[in-house]
Amino acid sequence: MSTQITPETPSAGPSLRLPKELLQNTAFLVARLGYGFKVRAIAAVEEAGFSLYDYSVLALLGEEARKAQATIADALMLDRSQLVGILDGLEERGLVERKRDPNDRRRHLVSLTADGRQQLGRVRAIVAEVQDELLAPLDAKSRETLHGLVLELTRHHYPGCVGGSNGDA
Amino acid sequence: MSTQITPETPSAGPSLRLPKELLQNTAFLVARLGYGFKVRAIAAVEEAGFSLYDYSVLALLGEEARKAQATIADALMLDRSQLVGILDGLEERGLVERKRDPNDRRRHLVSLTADGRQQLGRVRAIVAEVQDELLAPLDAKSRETLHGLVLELTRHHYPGCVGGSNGDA
DNA sequence: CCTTATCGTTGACCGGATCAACGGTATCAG
DNA sequence: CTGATACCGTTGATCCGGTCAACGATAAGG
Repeated sequence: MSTQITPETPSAGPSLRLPKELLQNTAFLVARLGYGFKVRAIAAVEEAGFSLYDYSVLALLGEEARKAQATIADALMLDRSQLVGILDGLEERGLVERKRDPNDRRRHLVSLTADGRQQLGRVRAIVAEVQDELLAPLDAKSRETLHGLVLELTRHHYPGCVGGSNGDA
Repeated sequence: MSTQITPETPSAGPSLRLPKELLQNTAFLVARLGYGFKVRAIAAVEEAGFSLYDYSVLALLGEEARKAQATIADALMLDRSQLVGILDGLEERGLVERKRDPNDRRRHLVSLTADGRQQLGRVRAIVAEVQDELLAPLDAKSRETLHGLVLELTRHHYPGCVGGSNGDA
């Protein structure tokens, strides 16, 4: 409703030309595509009643069962105070559980509930669909190439985020 | 006493694993890389006294001499009210000129000054350098491949933004 | 002439991100 | 054991940028 930035606005005038200077800039194109994807993903996921933060938290917990909030916040580059609200929402809906760590009673160990895991599946599917939409004009081979290149860049700029071994799809 | 407070330096790698689910998502990686690039570009450009908006406006005017503000705002996907402040800043520094359109006295025709064109060169170099930094781990061949793929995606999702011919570097 | 629409501009509004401060807890020195 | 210090999650205040509504000036059309 509020976001009219959607690129699917009908038959936009061809006078929207950007400077060639920017279109020749790979990084700019990457940023723009990434932003467009984010906008679409937000819209799609929100339609199912979630935020992208919700999704990333669920996805993180989907792999490593119990994590302290500080760990989650760090991994997702969130402020700890932000995470509180996100977890509150998820907990109220019964998708995650907060339990005090018996070893360190300051910590809250967060984990997925059964329902949470199921919902994760739903959101996962939505996000996958949006991704597919983004990559629509590319065939399987090209997609693999793109993923490889992008992964290499990620490895270089965010070492440690991606395991040294494969990240292949 | 020990200052072990760990700020998340965007350049230095936080060794915090993200969900594989996200790392396998090409679109997510693209978004993340794009965001990282944006952050770096903002920092680098700001150091020279500009914002990314400044740069994009200058770049746009660098190609098509005189444009009305509404046209600029549309091309850059900005709110017209936002553009006002940006142009105010540029005009105060003598980098752009606002002149009333004699054909339609509601419009302001914006154009680069000589100084503005020169400054554009400076900022251009800075942005190019940041881009090079982003693409550092890729050789020339891979960069070309990446650019081609990304350009294809852009063509598909933002038709009209890029001219029909090949925008190869 | 009067009405309606567009342009650039201003100012108010809103949401999200950032930061400081708090109670509760762990750790360590003495 | 006691006290000092640091960390955890939480709350609330603050700040900032983008969005939106309203305005004067101008244009176009009946």
